[in-house]
Amino acid sequence: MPSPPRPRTGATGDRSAAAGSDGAGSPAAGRELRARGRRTMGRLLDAGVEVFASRGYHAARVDDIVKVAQTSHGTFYLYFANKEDLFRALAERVASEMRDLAADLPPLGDDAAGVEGLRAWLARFADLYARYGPVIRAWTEAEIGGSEFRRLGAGVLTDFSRVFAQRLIGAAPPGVDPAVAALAVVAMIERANYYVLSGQVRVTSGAMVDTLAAVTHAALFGAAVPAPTGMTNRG
Amino acid sequence: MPSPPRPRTGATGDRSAAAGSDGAGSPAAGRELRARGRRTMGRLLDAGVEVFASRGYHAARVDDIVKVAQTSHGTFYLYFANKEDLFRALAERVASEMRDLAADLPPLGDDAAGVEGLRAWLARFADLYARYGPVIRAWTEAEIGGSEFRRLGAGVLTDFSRVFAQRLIGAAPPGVDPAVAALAVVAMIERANYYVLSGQVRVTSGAMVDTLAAVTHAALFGAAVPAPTGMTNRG
Amino acid sequence: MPSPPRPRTGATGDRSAAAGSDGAGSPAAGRELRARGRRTMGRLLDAGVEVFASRGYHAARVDDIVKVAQTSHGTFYLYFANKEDLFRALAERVASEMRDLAADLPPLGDDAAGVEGLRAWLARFADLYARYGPVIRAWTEAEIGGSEFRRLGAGVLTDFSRVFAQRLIGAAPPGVDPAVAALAVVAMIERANYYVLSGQVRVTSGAMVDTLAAVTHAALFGAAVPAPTGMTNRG
Amino acid sequence: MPSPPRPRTGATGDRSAAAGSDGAGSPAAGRELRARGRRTMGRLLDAGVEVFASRGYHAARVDDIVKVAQTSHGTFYLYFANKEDLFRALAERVASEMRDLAADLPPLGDDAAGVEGLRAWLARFADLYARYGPVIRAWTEAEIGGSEFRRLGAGVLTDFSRVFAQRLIGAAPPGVDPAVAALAVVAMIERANYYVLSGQVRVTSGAMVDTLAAVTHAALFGAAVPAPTGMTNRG
DNA sequence: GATGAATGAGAATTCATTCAT
DNA sequence: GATGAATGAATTCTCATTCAT
Repeated sequence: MPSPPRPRTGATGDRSAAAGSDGAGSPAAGRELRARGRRTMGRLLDAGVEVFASRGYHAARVDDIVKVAQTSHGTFYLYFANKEDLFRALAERVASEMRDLAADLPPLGDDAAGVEGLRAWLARFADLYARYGPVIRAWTEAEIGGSEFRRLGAGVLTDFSRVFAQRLIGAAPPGVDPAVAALAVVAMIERANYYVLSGQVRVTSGAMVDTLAAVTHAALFGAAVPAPTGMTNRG
Repeated sequence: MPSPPRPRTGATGDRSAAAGSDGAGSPAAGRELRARGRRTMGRLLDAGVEVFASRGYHAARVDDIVKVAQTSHGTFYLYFANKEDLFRALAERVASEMRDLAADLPPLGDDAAGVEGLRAWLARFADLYARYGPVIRAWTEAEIGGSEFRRLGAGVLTDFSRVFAQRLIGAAPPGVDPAVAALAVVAMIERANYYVLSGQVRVTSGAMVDTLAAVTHAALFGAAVPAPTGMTNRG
Repeated sequence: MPSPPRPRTGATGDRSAAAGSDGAGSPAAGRELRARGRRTMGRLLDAGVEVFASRGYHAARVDDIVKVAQTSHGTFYLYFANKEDLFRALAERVASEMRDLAADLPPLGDDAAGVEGLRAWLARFADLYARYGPVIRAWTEAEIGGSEFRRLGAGVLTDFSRVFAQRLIGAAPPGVDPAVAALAVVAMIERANYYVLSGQVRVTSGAMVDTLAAVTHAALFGAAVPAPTGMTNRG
Repeated sequence: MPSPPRPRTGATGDRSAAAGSDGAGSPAAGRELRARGRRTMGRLLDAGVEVFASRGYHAARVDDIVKVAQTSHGTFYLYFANKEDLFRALAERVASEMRDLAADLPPLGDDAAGVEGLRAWLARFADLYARYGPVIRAWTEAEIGGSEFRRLGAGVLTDFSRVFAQRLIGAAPPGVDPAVAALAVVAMIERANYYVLSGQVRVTSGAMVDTLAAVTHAALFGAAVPAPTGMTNRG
């Protein structure tokens, strides 16, 4: 009878499944959840993603979340201490998946296989971003002021930077700090996905993934490798 | 190279000009402002930058702004219809300066002069970002939902992308759309500056500028050019 | 003949029916109200009548209404979008009752029965006015500017005028438009009741009813009929 | 060098002249006004009539009045202590003219000359109402609560009622109190003019005057007298 | 487990009135 | 005499959170 405190399900892949599993709300943390309770909590988490997406973190009202989740106001507080608590549950899940993804960055050799591996990895990143983008964006908002989310976000950022920095060691030209260059690459990947997702630019996710692979590779090895035939614009 | 004058001063310096011409708030739009009025309005705009910086757009209360500007609640509404109106005034000013900067992107030849020109330009970008970063960050927040700021932001983004795309034509490897690659580069530049400014990473602005120049150049011309001696880490 | 039940009771009596069907306030419009909710809403409506009576529409603060209804500020907005919304609910109820009353105007033959029928009807009008006078008075205030209430008020006025005009056809002397004469009669009835209710004049409601019956009859048939013995001054 | 305290110009007839003369605002009461000052004050009074007309008493802001009068906020308080003070000045002027008019009510014999005299008098009433209607309407609003205007209004009402009651003595049928009947007649005259002026009904002022004359005469003498040829619908 | 109702602190906004020039 | 600017008390309205059923 495991009472799961802060599960960290890991890279689940499927949202509905992930959300369905209990993402740890404070009030619910101690309690054991039956099937019905888990479903309600899942609905609330999913609703959170949706509402944070459309209104942003601060503008999101508990009322909105509750309406989307088709449940009552009171029920919300049965599972989460407040809006921040729900956000934390989401953020931790995202952070966890992000770190898992970071750990999976392939070797990135200076050959076609390397490019392809990078591209595949970027595609996974794009998927993750598409799924949790709203949370990630809200992150930036929530970060302001409060330090808890800031730390969590900085941790994820550091993880990504570190793995890229490792690939850059030796490859980066003299005078360029691999750590800083890695940071720049991560910045590019994150923000480019944001541009695509926010609909501010008219580019498909596939085209952006291909381009990010090419540019990142160029940044790493000093020479752009053309995308293999048939890979362009799958998005 | 002088380190960028910090927000307050910078904003104040521009303001008298800006407020006199474009960025006036709605209620003040119709009226002629005397010296005293212009000063008050300027204080409010500066206070806006400061408060948006520390609390973000949504969390910022008119009361905070008023306190920082050392004026009364009622006075605020003498110059701006509401918080959004003040933000609009700021955003328009930033957008305008951003576009001016975009128009100034140098030719970027594949030589030391090209890299140096790019680096100088990126330094200017970093300065601008340091001055108006809060507004730019808040932009992302304010964008959610409302379409007005979204359009303004998209316009600036498009301007930047366009100038970079022009430099990429011919240089970009086959299979990479210059427009998309330019977008990726802009994403990198913007977000990297954000990382630095938000204090999430321990990197100086100078180091980041140098790195961005190197990486961007590599992305453009397929080969990383080492940073000239003595240029690293000025920030 | 029983003296008219006084405002609070009357309004309360009607309310449960009214609130359940037509006059619901906007925010509550979509929701199903349980017993408790209906009671609270009723208290707010009654409080509205009372406060509009003592302070008039514009001077009435939501705070006053809430205090009288013995509920909280937030609760008010659970049931009504704002003061106007509550007023609308009341105005619609009044308009509806007014129109019902208009439809009930008896034939008014040129005999004692006719006068008596008219007097009874005027007594009902006076009762209605006593109960909802505050709302009716506020109506005039609220009318200014906004067209919604104006239309509602004009509709009621038209209804009353029409029924009186019908009674006047044939009876009105040549050269007098029955429609206009009817309007004059309605004006008299309305305003006279207002004078009585507002306490500006020292006349009982009963005396005014008798007089209005006599004068109206004279206007209709060209000859005043004396009030039957014992009918005068029941006020 | 007469410093005119509370002039009471009497039945001036022409608004611009009336408003131009100093209607006595508290702060200005003690001071002597030069030509310029009198003009400014006049503009403020006229603006008051206009604004009270369009927004009603309570909703009228000093700001509106000042804008219409094309003067500044500060100037207003040079002439009037506050909005109420300006309203008092207007109300007193209206009350004064009203009482003058009441005193002029002709004998009203039961013949053609009587009807014609009544009609002429009603036409004057209509003119007065057209000119000061806004003030009279606002009166009702302002009356609520405060007793000062109430008393003033009641006084005017009493004056009108008294003169009509005098004409009714002897004419009124047994069982009808002349004082009450007079009140009813006054109510009719006042409210009918309001209906016409507020635009709630599509009747010309002239038609209403004719009708009021006929109905009032019928109420007085128990028989409707046809309107003389050619008199109908002058408005 | 769930929910409708209630609450009240907090934020936005308005506007009469005062003041310095 | 006139005016632009400033002020802050008064009000409206929102929304996170608690409670009784």
